[in-house]
Amino acid sequence: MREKILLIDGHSILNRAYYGLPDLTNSEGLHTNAIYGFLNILFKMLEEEKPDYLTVAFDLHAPTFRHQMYDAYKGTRKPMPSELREQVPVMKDVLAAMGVAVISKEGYEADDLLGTVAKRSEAKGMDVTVLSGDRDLLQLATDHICIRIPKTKGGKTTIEDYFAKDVQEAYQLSPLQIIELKALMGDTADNIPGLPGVGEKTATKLLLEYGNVENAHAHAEEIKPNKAKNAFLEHYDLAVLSKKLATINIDSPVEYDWETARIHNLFTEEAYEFFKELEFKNFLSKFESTGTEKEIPIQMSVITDWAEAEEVLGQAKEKAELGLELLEEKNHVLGLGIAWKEGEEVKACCFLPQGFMTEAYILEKAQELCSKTASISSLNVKGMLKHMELEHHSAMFDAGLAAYLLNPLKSEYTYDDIAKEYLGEMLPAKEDLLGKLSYEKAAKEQEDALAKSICYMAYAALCSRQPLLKALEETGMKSLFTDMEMPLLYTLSDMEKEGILVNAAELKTYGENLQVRIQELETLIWDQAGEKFNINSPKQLGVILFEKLQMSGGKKTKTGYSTAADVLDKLAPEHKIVADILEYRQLTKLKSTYADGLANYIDKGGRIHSTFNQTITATGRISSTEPNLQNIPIRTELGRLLRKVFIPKEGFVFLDADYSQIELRVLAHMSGDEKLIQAYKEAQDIHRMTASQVFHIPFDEVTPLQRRNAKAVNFGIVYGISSFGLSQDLSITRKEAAQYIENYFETYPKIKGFLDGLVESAKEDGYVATMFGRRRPVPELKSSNFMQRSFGERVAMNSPIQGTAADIIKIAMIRVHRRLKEEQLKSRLILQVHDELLIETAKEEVEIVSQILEEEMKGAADLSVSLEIDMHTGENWYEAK
DNA sequence: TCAATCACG
DNA sequence: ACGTACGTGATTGAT
Repeated sequence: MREKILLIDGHSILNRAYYGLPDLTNSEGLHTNAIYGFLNILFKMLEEEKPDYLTVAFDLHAPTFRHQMYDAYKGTRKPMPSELREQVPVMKDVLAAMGVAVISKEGYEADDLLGTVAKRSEAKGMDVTVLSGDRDLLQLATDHICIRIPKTKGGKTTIEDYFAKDVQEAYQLSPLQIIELKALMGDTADNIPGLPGVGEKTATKLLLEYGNVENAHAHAEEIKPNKAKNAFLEHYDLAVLSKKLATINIDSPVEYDWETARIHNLFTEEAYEFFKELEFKNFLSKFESTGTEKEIPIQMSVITDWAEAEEVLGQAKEKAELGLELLEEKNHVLGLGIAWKEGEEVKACCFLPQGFMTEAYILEKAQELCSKTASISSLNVKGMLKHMELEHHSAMFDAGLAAYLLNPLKSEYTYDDIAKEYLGEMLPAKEDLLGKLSYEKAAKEQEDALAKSICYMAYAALCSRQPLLKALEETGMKSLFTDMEMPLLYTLSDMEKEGILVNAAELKTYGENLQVRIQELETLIWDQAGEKFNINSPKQLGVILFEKLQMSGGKKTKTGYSTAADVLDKLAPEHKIVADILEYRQLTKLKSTYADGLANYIDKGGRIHSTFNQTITATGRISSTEPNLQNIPIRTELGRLLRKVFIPKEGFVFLDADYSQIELRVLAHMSGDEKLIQAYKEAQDIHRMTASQVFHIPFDEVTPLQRRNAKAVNFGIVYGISSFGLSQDLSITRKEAAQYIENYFETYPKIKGFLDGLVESAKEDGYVATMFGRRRPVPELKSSNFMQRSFGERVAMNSPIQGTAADIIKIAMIRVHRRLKEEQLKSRLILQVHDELLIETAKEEVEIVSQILEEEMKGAADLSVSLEIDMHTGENWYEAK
């Protein structure tokens, strides 16, 4: 049997992978998509071809013999983006770790090395496969040399195979004639000139007729299309040069030893470490059979009978430190994992509700363990709080929360990620154990796998505690964790449990009233459009507006016409239909998201319990889901009316307090700008004051328009100002906007220095921080893409401000919550909306709670400007604002 | 599953 | 020159 060798064009495949795959980074911010794609295709090829030898060729930076022939060769090629360039050395390291032979030679391109080795291997009687994205290589094809070219079509990668006969079939030319083809056509990518006016069609025709460039030249006078003939006569020298450039040197002076290229075991321990580092979980399974997977010192068991349960619980009770994971969904317990250390080993066990082991039993035991154990680590303490009372808060450690503070940019904080990052261990992830099954389904169908993953959770929570605390210590976020995020967790839990009372009947009426008008508008719109269509479909709507009704404007998004509100606003004067569509949009939004949407969340007691997420935002804010109660309408009167359905329970009123311009005050403090600080001390109306100072007008003479402009500038500053953004917001020219900004910076001289300093420090350190030390990494600043980098700059300016405001209200929440409890009041904190707290207040407690809010909100931070709040009471949320 | 849209601070 | 405000979540239609 013939031996087989696989040869790969390294840069070509990396390039394809880089541009073909979405952006991908590991936790250290290293881009990995090209490496991932390369390995993916490599493994696929190895499986298909089962070669005996493998070699990857890379180009070097040094000029090649082609440059000596032709100065401009590859001269106009776009430089590699830094996101790709940084992956090249890593790729080489990974290949080295897998023991893959890599060749490159100064003065030669990868093509030449591949061609040379291919021909030599063929001469030795081997079958050769060359993998490249470059069609130049087709010239190498023979009966034993196959060129394989990956192609991406609609997200799927297929590989085209070319033996000599396939080239003949596809191009009507022999492999060697591919060189002639290039000589005639040129190659824009490599900056090889072709004959002007000669494309693939003409070139092929000429070659079919004359065979090669030289012979065609000999018969130049006969050449048919006159254009081609003249091109040929005038630029023959070009074609000759191009031919030389396009010819792969199959006799490069490269030393090649097949033995070093022989494939042994690619899945070495060294490679395993790399894959772990790069977070290529999919590939790690390839190592299992080789026995290189690091053993996790863990003993797992599933508890099924009573004796076992008592025995295990008896052991656990003795421990000072436990990992405890209560897996719960939709108010049901799916399992309890317990982990503890025993010498060098960790024991983990799992309780699944079944038989005698009821959910109540499990909860009771968990509760008991919590009250007896000095230190308990979990990935989801808030989930546990939903089902039990935890007395001594200080024992609890939430690993997810810690991991969030250390890197708030992740979308989730799973046990396998935490174990990888803080323990250096690769645990099988949920998907590895359960596939796409939900936990709920797994509880019925895949008990063992579910138990395993619950054990891993308890294990990871237990063991990551110390490393996480150490990391928090090192980053100066220990206090943020201990004194802010952990205590807040209990506050949020109580808010979730409390919920908010909703007048379901009134909500229903509200929805029905909307529906009446929606139907009217629908008919009206269809009449004006002259046909029925789905008004909710931006695509169909675009066709109606911009094609059928011929309205001006047109394209904007990638997929077609934009029909967003700001576009429609500008179109409103052109046709009455536009106003109707805008109203229709508003009403259907209110109906589907709020009227109908909220109704689905009302519980038996008439209350809605939102979830407040503590580990979602990049800046430190909390978020609200299922339902989102942080985006209840207020900006339009019709929407605002919805707030009348949110009501306090019998004997209570709402007390609502919101910070007045907290972010701008934070900016004044953090920047230390005396003029802005002074402005806050003097003026009630900061926007008016800003207008007066920036536009040099007496305070009393500021017009409403000037005030509005100043307000927009204030917002813009907080968002990470740009003249374009401001000009859009105010419908003014960019120049005017730039002038506003310049005036602003002149008026408040320290602001600019402060914002620039933030960007500088972000570039230097890779992150920015709030007053309380909360960090946000800004990896975008390293991007080679202008847009991404600019985004990073705005983020660097905004995050410390938004984040500090978030920190402040978190402190206020904890303190308000604590005082309501300590003073044994009936009133409860029920909502937070970023700068606003809503308290369901017992009527007789209004005064004391107002006092508490005043003290704790204003006193949450000591800034060089005062923190002010606006407070209102009401019989519903509408009235209380 | 993604893109577009729009609700909030 | 590039194309933009910062931070979220839910619903809808299209793929």
